[in-house]
Amino acid sequence: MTHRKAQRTSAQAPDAPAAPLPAAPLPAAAPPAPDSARPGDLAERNVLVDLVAVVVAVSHDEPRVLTLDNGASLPAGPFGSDARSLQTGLRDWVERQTHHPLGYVEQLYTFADRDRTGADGQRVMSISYLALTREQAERRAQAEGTWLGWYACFPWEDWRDGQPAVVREILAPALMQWAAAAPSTVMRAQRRRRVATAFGLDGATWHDEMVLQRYELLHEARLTPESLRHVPEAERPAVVAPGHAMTGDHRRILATGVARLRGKIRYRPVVFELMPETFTLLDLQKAVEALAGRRTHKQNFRRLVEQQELVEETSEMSTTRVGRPARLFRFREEVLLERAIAGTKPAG
Amino acid sequence: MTHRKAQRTSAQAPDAPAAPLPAAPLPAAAPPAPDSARPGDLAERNVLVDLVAVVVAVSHDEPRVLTLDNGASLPAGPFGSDARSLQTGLRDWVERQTHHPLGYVEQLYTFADRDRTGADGQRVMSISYLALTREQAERRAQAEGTWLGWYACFPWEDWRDGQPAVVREILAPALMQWAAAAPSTVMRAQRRRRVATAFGLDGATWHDEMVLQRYELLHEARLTPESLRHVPEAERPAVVAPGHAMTGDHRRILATGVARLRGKIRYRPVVFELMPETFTLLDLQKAVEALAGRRTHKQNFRRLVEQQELVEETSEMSTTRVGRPARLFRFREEVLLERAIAGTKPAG
DNA sequence: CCGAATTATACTCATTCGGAGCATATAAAA
DNA sequence: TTTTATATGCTCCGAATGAGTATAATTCGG
Repeated sequence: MTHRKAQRTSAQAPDAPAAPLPAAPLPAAAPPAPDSARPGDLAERNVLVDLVAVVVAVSHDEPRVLTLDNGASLPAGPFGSDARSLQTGLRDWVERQTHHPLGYVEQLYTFADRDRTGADGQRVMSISYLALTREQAERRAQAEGTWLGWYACFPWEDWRDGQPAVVREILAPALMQWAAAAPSTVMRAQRRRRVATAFGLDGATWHDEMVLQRYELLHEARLTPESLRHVPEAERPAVVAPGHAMTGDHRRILATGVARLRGKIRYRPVVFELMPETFTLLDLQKAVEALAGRRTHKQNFRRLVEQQELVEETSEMSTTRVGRPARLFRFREEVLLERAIAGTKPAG
Repeated sequence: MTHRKAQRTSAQAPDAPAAPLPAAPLPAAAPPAPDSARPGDLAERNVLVDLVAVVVAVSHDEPRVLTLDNGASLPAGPFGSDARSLQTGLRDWVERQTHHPLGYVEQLYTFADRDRTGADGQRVMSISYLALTREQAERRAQAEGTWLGWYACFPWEDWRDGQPAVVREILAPALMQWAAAAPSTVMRAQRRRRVATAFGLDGATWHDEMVLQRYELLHEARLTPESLRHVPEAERPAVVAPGHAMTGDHRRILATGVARLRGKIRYRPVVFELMPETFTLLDLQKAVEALAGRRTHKQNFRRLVEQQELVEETSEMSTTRVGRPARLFRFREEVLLERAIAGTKPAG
């Protein structure tokens, strides 16, 4: 069978849909496993399961993620058999540890590659979650963990002031060199094309939601500290991409979360989970721009928000610093119901 | 804290993005788990992990899913510690069992609710995958499993001939009755709104990708056989939604896969994984219509496909049954590279 | 108190894109 | 030869989107 070449296309597109509901109201017995498919004994089949959370908040025009050990890793906890569901397990765990109430929570991805092993060499599987919250000043004191800016981890992702210098001066040359170092002509061309589309070079446009592709590309090109951990000093390349690295593959998980949020923000009103009770339209715009890492046209942004009826006026005005005072708005909770956006099960 | 009501918005939106890459080229050690967060001993933490596959093919204008035991369940297998990664584990497993080579594979969701228990009462966790393939006639003989039409499972999802009678005559009345049976006025209104938006009633438009919401709604309203398993005969409602039920929560997993594929088909050229080497534009349109469960404007469909340069002409023409013979086309593999669609890592 | 600076907010214009229809071409069947 | 069915090319319209212009309401620096 001479089939198409890309037969084994893998599944790393940056935008898969669907995330199902938690436990159904009624218990549904798990299906009996087919006998033919039970090789190995139980011990071999058992794995440790961790929950990892990408907890996001926005403050001072900067999206931040909650980290432990001074930014070394994401909050993670064991998945105990006592948890009712994954979601509640995660929610309880993170809230207990960080004292931050989580708003929106959604499953990201489950990682279980062979190299992910724990202390005793047992395989560790991580189920990652994206969680949105408001960074609350009064809670900051008791909260463990530190809020780390997204763009400290991914400096190349912030295009709010145009193409960052990192891209032009460091990453683009290094990636192109990596592309040129490929063994065959075909691979060189392929790599160049991948680099160009991912980083918006050669006239390609920048796609803000391709966060994961870009990180993986840097990883593959050995430009991240994470990818160099087991490479002997001698063989290391001269350049390393700037940006705060993390333990294990936590930065990859973070990239997954950032990508997901950037994609979602377009067609679902999730920004409001990150906003205070009332806000001006400029506040809202700044938050969206911070998350997307790019500027938007002011008037068009307002038109969009208003014609979609996402917000409603309050009688109050902002205590303006300078310029004409702006009206304070409030999110219209009704839209969650109207458009069946928050999932099938409403709160309560 | 009198915060917003929908504070605990859950994460069941029908369209989350992002699915990361498999194992990074270099091993990355897993982060040491924080000691403070290790309650329970190992035995308590261990869970069984299964892989469940939603394998999709299209034949005779009907999308089908691969099932075992005459449609009773989806192919599922244990996740052994020997598998290199989840993807390859799944791929090997399904290909060995069904003799069907998988094309595109992507992770769907990880289920681990408390009620999911195995034979010995241990908790079972399922990582579900969506896989696309071509149903190959010559392999059908040796392949185990049967191809079950989507719409046998979800009759209400096929709108190719307009609103199905099931919706109007059975589901809509039953759901509205369920809504009316809610304890409070607020809940009644909420339920009505959810039903209307999910099923396109009361002037709301039908959204083909809300497959999961609809299934969950039926489940919650106790209209599915799955939701009635542990309900005593006496308490069962009079009506049950028609449609082929499955073991455990396999139909929920299938709904997740259908939703994902319907969403994805819009902006990623994944249909071609389901098409033969060459095809007419009508073939392609029929496949898309079958998956989406709704008709499309012929001329506009062609315009879209051609202006996006997804296909290229072949010299051959279809041996037409009746009418003017159509040109055979072929998928332009290049688009996968050009748009970085197939993920970061190209085949090989 | 005045003008400059700054921000808010209301309109307008052009382009693109998606839905829907009309017209014509090419085949088999009646 | 007419009918029927499909393929294929083209036009029209309205909604959504990108980008610019104009005016209003403040603070701030003299």
